[in-house]
Amino acid sequence: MQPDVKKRRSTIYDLAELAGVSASTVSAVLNGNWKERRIAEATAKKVQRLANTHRYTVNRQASGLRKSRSGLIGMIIPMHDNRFFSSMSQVFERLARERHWYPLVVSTLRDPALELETVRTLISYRIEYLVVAGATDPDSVSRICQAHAVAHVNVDLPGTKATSVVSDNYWGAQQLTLALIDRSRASRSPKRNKPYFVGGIATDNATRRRMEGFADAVTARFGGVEASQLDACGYAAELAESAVERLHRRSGGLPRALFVNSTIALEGVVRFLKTLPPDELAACTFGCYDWDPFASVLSFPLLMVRQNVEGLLGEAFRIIDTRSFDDKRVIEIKPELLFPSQSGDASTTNDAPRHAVA
Amino acid sequence: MQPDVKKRRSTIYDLAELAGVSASTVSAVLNGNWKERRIAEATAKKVQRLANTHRYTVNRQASGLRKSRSGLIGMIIPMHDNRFFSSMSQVFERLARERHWYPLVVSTLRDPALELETVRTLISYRIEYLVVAGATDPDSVSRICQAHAVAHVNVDLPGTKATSVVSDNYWGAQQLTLALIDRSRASRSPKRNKPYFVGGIATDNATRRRMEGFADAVTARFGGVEASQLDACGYAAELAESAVERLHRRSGGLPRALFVNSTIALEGVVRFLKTLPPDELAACTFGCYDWDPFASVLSFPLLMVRQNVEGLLGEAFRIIDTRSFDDKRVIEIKPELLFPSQSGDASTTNDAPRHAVA
DNA sequence: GTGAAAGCGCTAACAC
DNA sequence: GTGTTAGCGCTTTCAC
Repeated sequence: MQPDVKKRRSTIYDLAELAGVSASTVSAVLNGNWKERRIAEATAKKVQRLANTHRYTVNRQASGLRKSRSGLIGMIIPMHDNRFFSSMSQVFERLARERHWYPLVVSTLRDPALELETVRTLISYRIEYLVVAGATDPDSVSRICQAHAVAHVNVDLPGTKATSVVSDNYWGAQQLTLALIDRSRASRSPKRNKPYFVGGIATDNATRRRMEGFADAVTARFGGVEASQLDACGYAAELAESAVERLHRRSGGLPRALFVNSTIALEGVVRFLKTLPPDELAACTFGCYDWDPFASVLSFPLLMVRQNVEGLLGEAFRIIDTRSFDDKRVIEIKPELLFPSQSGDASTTNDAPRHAVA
Repeated sequence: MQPDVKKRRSTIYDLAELAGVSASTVSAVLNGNWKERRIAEATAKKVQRLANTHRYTVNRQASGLRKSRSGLIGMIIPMHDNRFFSSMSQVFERLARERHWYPLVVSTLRDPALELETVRTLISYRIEYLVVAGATDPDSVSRICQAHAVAHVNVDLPGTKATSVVSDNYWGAQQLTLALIDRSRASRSPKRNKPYFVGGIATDNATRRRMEGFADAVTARFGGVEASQLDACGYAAELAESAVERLHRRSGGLPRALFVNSTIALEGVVRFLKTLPPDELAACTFGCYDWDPFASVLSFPLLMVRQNVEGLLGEAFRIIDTRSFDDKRVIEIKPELLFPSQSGDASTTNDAPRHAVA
C-alpha cells in the first residue's frame, strides 16, 4: 500500500545490533539518562544518530507496560460541537502538555451508558488521571475510577464522590442581574418596571442557582420578586421565543430588563424581537447568561456572562497536582461579566476560518 | 488517596488463580473465543463472574503490545475551539466507533513543529490510522507516517503525498454567487448594480478557488467581472469592516449583492451595517461562505454555505476502509447552500447549554 | 477441554 | 562504561 515502508518498525534491539551495543544501553541513551549510567559520549552519539536515520520512535505500549505508566490523561465531555466544551478541550490540552502528559479528550453524547463505557476504555488504555466534565452521572464514573485507582476530578457538573469544580452560577446571575437593573430605564407601567428571567429548566442545578442569584439581586434593588418574573421555559429557542412573546403580550410591552438564560434561548428571543419596531427594543436592557461572539453584533446592546474555562480547568489541575482528590468539596469559580463594548473581543482570536488556508 | 482502592489492578493471572484455571483459559473466555477453544460453559461462566466482581479490565497496553495492534485511530486538527473542527471531531468519533476503533483527536494550534511532534507521539502510541485535518504542512506529516507505515488521509487541506479530501470551494462559491444574484434587486447606479466579494486572503488556496467561483458566476450572469469587485482584505473582522465601509463610500451605497468570505469577516461587516439606516440594507442581498447559527437571527436575511463535514469524513473513512491511500488524488466534496429559512435549523441540536444541567 | 511457554518492546536492578 | 536478566500483562501456538 503505502510506499517506502519498512517491513518492520525498528526496535531498540535493531539499533543495539547496528551500534554494536546492548539494548539497555540504547534504552538509556534514548531516555536521556545515559549520563547517570556514565555511557561514553561517543556511544551515545552513535546511538542517537542511528535512531534518527532509522526514524526510531519508542513503542509507548511497551514502555508504558513496563513502567506501569502511560503518560495519558483523559477528559470526557458531552460533546465537542459546543462552544463551552470545545474551549474546555483547548485549555485542557494546553494544561496537560505543560505537565508533559498526553491529553485524550473523548465525547460521550450525554449517553449514560456510553459515558461509562468510554471511561472503562480509557482506563484500559491506562490513563493516569481523568477529568470528568459535564457528566450525566459523575458518581457512577467515580465508582469505576475508584475501583481502578484512577484519580479524577469532576468539572462543570458536581458529584458527591470526588472533588468538583463548577461555575459559580449564583454569583454570575446576581452580577448580571444587578448590572442589568443599574443600566435599565424605569418604565411607567408597573408590570414592565421590573426585570424578567427566561429560559432553562428549573430542576437543573445550574438554572436553579441562577434563578436564586437573579431573585436575590432583584430583591436587593426592588425589595421583592414575584414568581411571574421567572420563566424557566426550557432551553429550546422556540420555547424562549414564545415565552417572551407571552410576556410582551401580558405586560403590554417589553420589560425594563430581560435576563436570557442561554445563547440558544437568546436565538429564540431575538427571533421574536425582530417582529417589534426598533424603538421598542431601546426601552429594554438585555442580558444573556452565556457567551457567543456573534451575539455582540446584534442590533441592540447585550450583556453576557462567560464561563471561566481557564479558571475551572486551572483549579482541576491544581487538585490533580496537589493530589487532593478526596476533599469531595465543590469549588465554585466565578464567571466573567462582559459589557457590550468588550463582548466581541475574544472572537477574533479563535474563529478565523484559516482551516481552508493552503 | 482515593478510598476503596485495591492495591493492584487485577490481571488475568489473579483471575486464573481464583478460578483454578490457567491464564490462557481466562484470556480466551474474556476475548469471547472460548467456544472455538471448546472451553466448558461452566468454566467460562465462572471466569466471567470473577472478572465482573473483581472489576477486571484488560490492559490494552499489554494486549496491544502482544497483538501489535492498538485499536486507536488518530486525527489532528488545528484547534478544538472552532465550529468547523469541533464538528469534525464529533463526526470523526462517531465514524471511528462504528468501526470499533478508539478515536484520538488532538489539536496542533497551526504550529508546524507541534504538528510533527504530535504525529510522532500518536505514532509512538501505535495509532493504526491517522486523519490529517487542516494541517499546515501535510506533506511533512505524510513523510513521518510513511516512515512508520501509518496509513493516513488528508482532509480539508490537500497534500501531495497522500489522498486528500477537501471542500469544493469553487462550486460552493459559484452556487452562493448565483443564488445571491438571482435573489438581488437591480440598482439604478451602475457601480452598485453588481455583486462584490469581501474577505479572505488571495494566496490561500481556498480563497482563490472561491474567488474563481464567484468570478465565473458573475461573468455568467453579467457578461464580465472587474477586479474591483473582489477584495480579499484578510479574515479579520476589522479589515472586512473597513473594506465594506470603503466600498460603500466609493459606490455611494451598498451593492446589490455582497459575498462575505467567512463568519469572522461577517462580524466586521455587520458592525458597519449597524451604522446604516435599516432601509439601506434592504437594497442588498447578503451571503456568507461559512455557517453560524447566530448569523441566521441577524436583522437581515443571509444566505450561508456550510461545509459538508459528514461528507468530508465519510469519504476519508471510505478511503481508509478500502485501503486506497495511495491514489494521492484530491477528492472534492460539495458544501451545502443554506437559504435564510433553513439557516438556523441545525442550531437547536447542538448548542443547548445542558452542560450546566445537574 | 485446558495448560505451559514463548515473546511482543521496553526498563531497571544488578553484575562486573 | 556496559551487558545480562527478569518481568510488565497479554495472546497464541503447541502439547496433551
